Amino acid sequence: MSDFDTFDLRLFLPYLLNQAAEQSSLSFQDFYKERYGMLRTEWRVMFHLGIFGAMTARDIGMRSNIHKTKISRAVQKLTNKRFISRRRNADDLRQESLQLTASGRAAYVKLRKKAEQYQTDLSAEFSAEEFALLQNMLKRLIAPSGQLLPPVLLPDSGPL
Amino acid sequence: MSDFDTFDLRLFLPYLLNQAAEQSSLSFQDFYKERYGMLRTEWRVMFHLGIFGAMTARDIGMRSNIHKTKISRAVQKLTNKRFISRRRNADDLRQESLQLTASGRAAYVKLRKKAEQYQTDLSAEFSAEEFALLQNMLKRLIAPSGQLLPPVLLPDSGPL
DNA sequence: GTATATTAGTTACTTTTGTAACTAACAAGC
DNA sequence: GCTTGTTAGTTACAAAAGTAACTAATATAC
Repeated sequence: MSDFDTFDLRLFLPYLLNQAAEQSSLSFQDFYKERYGMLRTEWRVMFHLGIFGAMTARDIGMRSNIHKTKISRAVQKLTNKRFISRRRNADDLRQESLQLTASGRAAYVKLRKKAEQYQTDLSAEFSAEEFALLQNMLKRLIAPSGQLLPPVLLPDSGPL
Repeated sequence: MSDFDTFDLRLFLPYLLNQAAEQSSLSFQDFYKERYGMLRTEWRVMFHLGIFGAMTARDIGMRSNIHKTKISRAVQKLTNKRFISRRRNADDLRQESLQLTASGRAAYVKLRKKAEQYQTDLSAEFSAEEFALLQNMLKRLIAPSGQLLPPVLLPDSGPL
């Protein structure tokens, strides 16, 4: 008990990150859960398709670190809800190209607006510089030096 | 499609937080999972008892935002592993005071060292100022203005 | 060509979590 | 006192997530 030190577990980064992540995710969940009956993974899949356009389950997994079984189940549910459509890739029949349907895109656009508003609320407590730095630091934590994802060509229409 | 805007969902804070949290938690999990067969919630309960000394399940729940059923199950498992002991509170028979056993404390001390090392590794990419600011911002996100927890008297022996 | 290894995605099975209902103890109103 | 409401913690049941094994397609080695 004599090896007292100054390390404060209450500031342990995984702990802080978990609490912050849990809290912000749960609050935002209200939007996609109640209105569209989506689960978190479903929203995340939508979000990728909305940003990047058509991609395969594999692509989503590489970008998001969501496990392929979770993606597979989310894709099934989203397909049932007619929010996404799937098309076998003729060049490689194992792959399926996933894409938002019209109603999927409509939901995505609405949720994206909510997300923007939500983030504005979250950021209210910080200066613009602080908030940008927070985002930057989190990105650095996620992609430890070197392990960067290949750059992506966004669809011509831009993020929306 | 004409309502293009500059909001980049890839920088959406709940998303960044989740990815960072998931990644850091999964890496750290190796220590308590393989060596002590603990689950994340179990480690978190240990961690609270290690920092704050004896407390009830309710206290842990208030500080951590872990749901009481999760805490209840973690407490059972930790009791089976003889890492914590429970004692009914004579003043209020509904409550149980939880406390680390000797072997629980030994495990806690070791894990705490690992945590410190792990955090040192994580912080390597940042300047000391940046890292402190990151911790500070996460704390602010977790305790939105006003909703502050009551201060705690740490046991005399300090954090260890 | 054929045999072997790898990859995309799904499914079956198990473990963990979430939700709600429950028990037992306490508190407040009367 | 007694009734009603609340709280600490547990349990039962349902939903979700993790793991491993699987199918079908492609790539590689020979």
